[in-house]
Amino acid sequence: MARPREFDVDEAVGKAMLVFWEKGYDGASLADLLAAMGIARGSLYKAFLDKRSLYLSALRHYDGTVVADAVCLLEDDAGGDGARRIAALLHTIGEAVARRRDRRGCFLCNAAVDRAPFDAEVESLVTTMMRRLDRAFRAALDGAAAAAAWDVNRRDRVAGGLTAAYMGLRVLAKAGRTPGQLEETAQAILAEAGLTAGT
Amino acid sequence: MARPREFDVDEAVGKAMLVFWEKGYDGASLADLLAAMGIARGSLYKAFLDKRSLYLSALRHYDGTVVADAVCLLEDDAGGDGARRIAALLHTIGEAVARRRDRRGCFLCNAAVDRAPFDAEVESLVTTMMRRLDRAFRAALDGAAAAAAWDVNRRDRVAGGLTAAYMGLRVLAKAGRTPGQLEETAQAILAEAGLTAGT
DNA sequence: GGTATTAGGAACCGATCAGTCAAAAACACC
DNA sequence: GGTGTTTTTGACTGATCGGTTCCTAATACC
Repeated sequence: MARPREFDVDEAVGKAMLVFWEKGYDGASLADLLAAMGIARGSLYKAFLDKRSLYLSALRHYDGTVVADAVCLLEDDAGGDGARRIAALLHTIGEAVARRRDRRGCFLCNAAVDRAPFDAEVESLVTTMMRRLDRAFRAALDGAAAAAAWDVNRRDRVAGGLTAAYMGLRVLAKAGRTPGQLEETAQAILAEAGLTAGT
Repeated sequence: MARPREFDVDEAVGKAMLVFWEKGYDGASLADLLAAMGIARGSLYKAFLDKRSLYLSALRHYDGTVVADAVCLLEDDAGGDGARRIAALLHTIGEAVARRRDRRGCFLCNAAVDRAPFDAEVESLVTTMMRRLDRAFRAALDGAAAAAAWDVNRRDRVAGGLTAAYMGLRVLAKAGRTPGQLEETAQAILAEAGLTAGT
């Protein structure tokens, strides 16, 4: 009984996510977003409340795709020993820079730095997503031979340290560290955590 | 032979730094900056080229004050054992959040995330400052009893890992982690690096 | 005190920003 | 095919953006 929407909302959110990811919240203008999404101004405001609302959708989309993949990589036994899985995730950071000159870093990390302090809803989302990462690291440790003898507390603490190190590596990547340097630092982090055996 | 400047340039840069630090590059409008610096629009453009140039000056000012203090804290033997000095620096992160609800994080880290990818000069500055931090961590390790037996390579690698962990902690702080959680993670990082003896 | 030179300040600039609106278009239902 | 409902579209809005201009004020030198 009405005209149907001509674009797929989820697909459009995915396109918008790429723009926010690359340019940040302020850096992404409506013109940029609309061009990437392939829709007109009015359509965006029909489907979403405003720019901020679209950003939140984009962040949730990142959670459901990229973060979900990372969590899957860490938790899936098929990836080998837990330490190997953690090494694989850290390796992807330098890999992204090396392969495609990808300097976007991690959208979650970017959001934490440039939006979370000013937007409670972004902060809440970011916190949730980081907790998910924490738990995934913990799961990987549970599947790591090198951590078999560790008690629960130590595993939790190391998982927290790995989340911090992961974010730190993302920052270094944006700061211009070369893939080689990033890989070296990733190895150092694994060694510090006592996880070199599984690599 | 001409009218003297009525404000102190360095002092004004310091005020501008605080604004950029808190709001980011895009978030800091000329109106914000001028209000904080207590000067008029024309005076700013007489003393600096443009907003970007002022930002670079602010970043260099951060290097000369805050980063210099951190480096001093890490390198100065008077701070006790090297591991203790590193613990002290990591402790300041949660402390800043606890004491003054300071959510600005680290200006260097913010610059790396939101400007470095788009501005080669910012990237270069950020890289230099992070190297300085690397070397300071290395110096602290040289003065740490727990690291006395480590060879040079291991010290360098651990120093790099600590820089990454430091940046990661700053990100977690902006993401809304409580001071207690930050302190816990800081302890975990020190433990992972094998530096708990000096704490 | 006259003059050259620079700082200060406010009005002003075009560009761009996020967001609105009304008319045209495309469908479902009858 | 007419009617009602929703989407699409692009022109439009007021605000704000960074940056410029031009006039006045204040100093140093002669």
